[in-house]
Amino acid sequence: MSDRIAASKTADKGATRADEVRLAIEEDIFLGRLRPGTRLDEESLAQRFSISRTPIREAILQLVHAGLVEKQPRQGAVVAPLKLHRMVQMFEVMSEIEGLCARFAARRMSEEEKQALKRLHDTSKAHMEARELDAYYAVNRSFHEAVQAGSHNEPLQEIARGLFARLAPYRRYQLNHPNRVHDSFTEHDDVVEAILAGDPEAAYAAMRRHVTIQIDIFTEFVSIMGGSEIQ
Amino acid sequence: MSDRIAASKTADKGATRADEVRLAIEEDIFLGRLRPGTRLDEESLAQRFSISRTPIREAILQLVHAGLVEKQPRQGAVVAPLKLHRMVQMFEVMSEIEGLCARFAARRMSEEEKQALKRLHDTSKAHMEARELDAYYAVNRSFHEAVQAGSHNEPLQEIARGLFARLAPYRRYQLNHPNRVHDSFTEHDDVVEAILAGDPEAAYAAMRRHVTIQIDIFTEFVSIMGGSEIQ
DNA sequence: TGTCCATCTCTTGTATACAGAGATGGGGGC
DNA sequence: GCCCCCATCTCTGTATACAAGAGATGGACA
Repeated sequence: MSDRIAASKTADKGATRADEVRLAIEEDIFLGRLRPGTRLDEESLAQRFSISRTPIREAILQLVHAGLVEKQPRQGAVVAPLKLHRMVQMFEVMSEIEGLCARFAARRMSEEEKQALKRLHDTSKAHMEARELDAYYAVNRSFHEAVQAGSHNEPLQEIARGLFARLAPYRRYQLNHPNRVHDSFTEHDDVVEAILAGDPEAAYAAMRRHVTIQIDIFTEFVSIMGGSEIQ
Repeated sequence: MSDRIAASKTADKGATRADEVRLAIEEDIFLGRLRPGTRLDEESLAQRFSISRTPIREAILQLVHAGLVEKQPRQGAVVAPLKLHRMVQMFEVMSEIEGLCARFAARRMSEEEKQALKRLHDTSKAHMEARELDAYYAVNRSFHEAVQAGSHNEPLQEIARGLFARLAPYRRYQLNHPNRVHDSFTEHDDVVEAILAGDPEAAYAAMRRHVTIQIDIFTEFVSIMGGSEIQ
């Protein structure tokens, strides 16, 4: 495999090997190269990154605490499989958290931030019209991050990021839903409008609705796929 | 010091040394034996618990990800000192999260859970009247945990627990505020009433108010103490 | 006397070695 | 033929040894 860690382009000023490994594995999970349920063997990871098990263990521990990996003492670590009911609970929280971000954002975003959000939104419109799914997905993420940052509340952002990271491997599926991209854009539209108008409660409601709709699509998706545990 | 880990009474079925150390340090921080800003030296901790540095490092990493400890590569770990503005932000989130818990709890608590909550509340009343501050503080924690559990949403509970843990070392101060215990009880009263009545919005509002008041007391406390960083 | 640089020490980061808990597979008993 | 038990083996948890960076300290020079 030879994934020499040098590949990591993040500013690794002072970063340790463990951090680099964590980022690499995180990315693997995020992009679906490591599916939920996959076992993380310390020895083979050590070989893959050409380092010892010690930093690998540290990286895994960090992932465990981020919720991306599950670990039982003496039984190793696996990429966290998400039980359906738990996933629904997470979306439930996510909708409230993102709603909260939007509410704060409506009150606190500077004029510059608002304009940047508007530009992002316009960009996503272009991607939607061009039917560029991957690009839309990427901008969509930036959009949500912009709103989260607009809350000007760091702990809240951390919570939102954490939930987003844990749901990301699944979130992607929904874009296959008929008309989802278009609907998603329309929902974003409501959010942007409310935030630009500085209307906290409208922003809250719009964002909450946007995320809640995703729950419905998921449960639908899962009920078609069957099975209560998504791998 | 000789803190032989055996002291930990938690069901350590399968728990590792690292877990035990984490719990011990967590408790130290929680109870104020380790003040924010204190340096966590791996070697001395290893000696204190009579184990090697490896599990100590793992424990510290876990604490870092819980937010209780801060760590910079090659510069060691310190018990996280909280900047004032960040603490206020955390309380801001906490009030929403706990409000959310209360809202869900009002809808979802079983009759047994409601009665248990009522009993807890009655116990705290006794402690208030007997002026037993420490006991009141302990029951207060249980009260909040009961409401969180009543939300029947595990990710939400985790978030709430995380915030609570990070704020706990500071939360304690407020009980010195004149009449705080009595007021706190009255606020709890509103929460209990709303939950028992199954009124989600009232429960949300009452809990949110309860936690918000704590923010005011904190900012007051801090403005008296001076300094933007509380050690 | 103050400042800057080199060295030294102390602490953290990483590697490796060892020990023990679970998993696994084969053999024996029913 | 099937199931249970035990030996073995693999992988995790812990200990210890080594490397390397950051800060401290002391001396030399301005």
